[in-house]
Amino acid sequence: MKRRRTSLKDLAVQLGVSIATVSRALRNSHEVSDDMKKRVQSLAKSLNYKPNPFAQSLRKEAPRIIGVVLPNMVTHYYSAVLDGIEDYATKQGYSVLSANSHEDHNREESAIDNFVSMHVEGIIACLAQDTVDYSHFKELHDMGIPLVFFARTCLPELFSCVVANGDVAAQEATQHLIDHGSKRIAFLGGPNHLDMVRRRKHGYLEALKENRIPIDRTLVSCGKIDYEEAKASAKELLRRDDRPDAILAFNDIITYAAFDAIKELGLHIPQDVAIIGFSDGDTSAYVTPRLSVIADQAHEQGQKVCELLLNHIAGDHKIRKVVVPMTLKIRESSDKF
Amino acid sequence: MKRRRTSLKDLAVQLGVSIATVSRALRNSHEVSDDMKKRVQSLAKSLNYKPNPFAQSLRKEAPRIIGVVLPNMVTHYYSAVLDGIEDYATKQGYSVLSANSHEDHNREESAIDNFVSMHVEGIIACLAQDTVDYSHFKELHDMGIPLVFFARTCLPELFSCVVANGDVAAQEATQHLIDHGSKRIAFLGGPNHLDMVRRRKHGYLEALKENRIPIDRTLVSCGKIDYEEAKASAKELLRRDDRPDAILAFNDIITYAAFDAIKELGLHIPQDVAIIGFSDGDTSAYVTPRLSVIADQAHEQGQKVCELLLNHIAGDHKIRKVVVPMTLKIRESSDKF
DNA sequence: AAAAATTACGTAAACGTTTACGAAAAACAT
DNA sequence: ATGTTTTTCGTAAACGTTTACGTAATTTTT
Repeated sequence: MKRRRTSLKDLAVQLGVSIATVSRALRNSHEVSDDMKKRVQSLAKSLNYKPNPFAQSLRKEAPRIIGVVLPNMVTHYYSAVLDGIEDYATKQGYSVLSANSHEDHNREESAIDNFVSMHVEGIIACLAQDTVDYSHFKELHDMGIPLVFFARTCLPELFSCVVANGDVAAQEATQHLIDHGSKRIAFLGGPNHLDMVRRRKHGYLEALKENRIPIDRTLVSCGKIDYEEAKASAKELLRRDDRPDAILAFNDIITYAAFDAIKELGLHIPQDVAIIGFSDGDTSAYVTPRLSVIADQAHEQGQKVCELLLNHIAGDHKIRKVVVPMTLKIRESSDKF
Repeated sequence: MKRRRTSLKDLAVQLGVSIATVSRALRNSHEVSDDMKKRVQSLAKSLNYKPNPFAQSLRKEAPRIIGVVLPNMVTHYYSAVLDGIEDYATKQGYSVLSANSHEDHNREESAIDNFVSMHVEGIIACLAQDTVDYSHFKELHDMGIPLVFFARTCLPELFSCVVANGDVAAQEATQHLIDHGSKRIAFLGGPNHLDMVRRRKHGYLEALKENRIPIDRTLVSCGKIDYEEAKASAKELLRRDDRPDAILAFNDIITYAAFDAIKELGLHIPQDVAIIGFSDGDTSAYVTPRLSVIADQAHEQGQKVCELLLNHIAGDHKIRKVVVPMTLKIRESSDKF
């Protein structure tokens, strides 16, 4: 029942040649005659020969596997990035191992550990929310294992990364809110140490400055990325006498939390308070009112980050920082006129 | 720079014993003295020894890797199932390779192929929409590679599977719609050959029968799972004079498509037409009106299917069919009173 | 025509494990 | 004291590849 896979030896025996010749013929070595190559390759095809990646990577470190660590797998953004990675990887003949850090530093570290012991050729990572110690990544660099970050990055002098231009997107979105009459715009962000948060906040602040709008630090809230927590702080903000008339929200979770908070307080979108969120799920277009969003092009980001990684694996040692554009999609939730 | 990993030989040399002894000591063999075990294990720990899984699986087929093929990775249901699988797998020391069939039979087949050549210990799959030829799965069975299906299944005599009790859930949901005054309930399904579709449709029809409501076949629409297509057929249904006053929708995509169609036609939910969808994304609770759903408990399904697979890998040969319950969450979109 | 280079293959070692087999020493039984 | 079992370790083969090295046979150069 349990039949063995065909190996080089099987081919060699059937053709009456040595294993080495078969191996070379399949790798198109110049050290084997064209006639022999044809015989070997045709037999290999008819016997459905597939090289054993374990034997291969026992010799040389090339199992054609990469690892991906995500802070979670359920959020649309991450699953879409993973989807993009997987697309590019399979196109290049790579397989992808995925792991979930659950936004936890320890689990992130053990996921990396596991990847190392799996001898992956490279790793793609998005930092867990509470990761502030980067030594496990530094070790990867010392071991010569290529790593590329996306979205949440660190150690920019050591690793390439792919980030969205959240700053200009945030600036555009804020400008749009201002153009549509908003005077007091709040920014609901995530953990302050994430540069993704800082970048977006920066764009938000820039827009305010350019329009000579005084900056009110109490309108900037940077907490954990957690639905209930975000909802609570949104409510707190909205209950104030000088409540904001617009909200720029850092991501899906926070956007919907704010969305929910606004409705529960009986306020109207966009009349009482406009809202634009960073998000890209399909559902943002189906909710009422339809949500204006800054779309992250997650799938493209995934493809790009995978491309970078595979280039590094192929020998490119130049550290690159790729910025992919985000696009502002104006819909009902921010359109007061 | 690129330092080598510590191997059994390294440990053996440092301790002045043979490789075999080291190997046995680490596997807690009775063939080695307790004293020696301690010495080996402590050195292994201090040198951060990790067995090379490639060398291991070159000897015996146990790289502790499983493969997962999904029809897509972006839909909440699938990413949540994958998340559940990943959770259970890592807890048991397994890594998971994921692949995306993109609902395409050929890509599904080559994903399986790749898994086989990767020597995965087992495979979890959810059929692509257009897969009707199951020979590639049969081959897996012949090769003795464990496989477990979820959601969309086939060859029930060969493989275990995890399915949701969509039939009773659909029946409950339909009953709820009837109880709330709906007379003409439409069912928007997916491809008819998927048993998941059939099961849910069956529950829907059962509820109608039980309530002696005549069955109108024109209210049952089973097409491709595609947003635009579903939206078009929903519109067509809703433009009729005898339009339905309630819709039971097969999944996320179709639910939101119908949701969108209803709104575009200027109809009101739930007054003009109530709607309940099979879905479990967070957003279903945030849209207006809040969507009544049949929640699939995707994460639990993922854990369960992984548990089944690992049991098979461990030697359990009994084919099992596990039915996990779905829960009806009534919210605004179906609550006419 | 002899010397040199090239072509086309085989041999064997290596990667890091696991394990059947063997063997010496210790413990036990008679 | 001898025979038997048990304990504890080493030797070596095997898994499927890749590749340095060797070596005939052929071709090219002088």
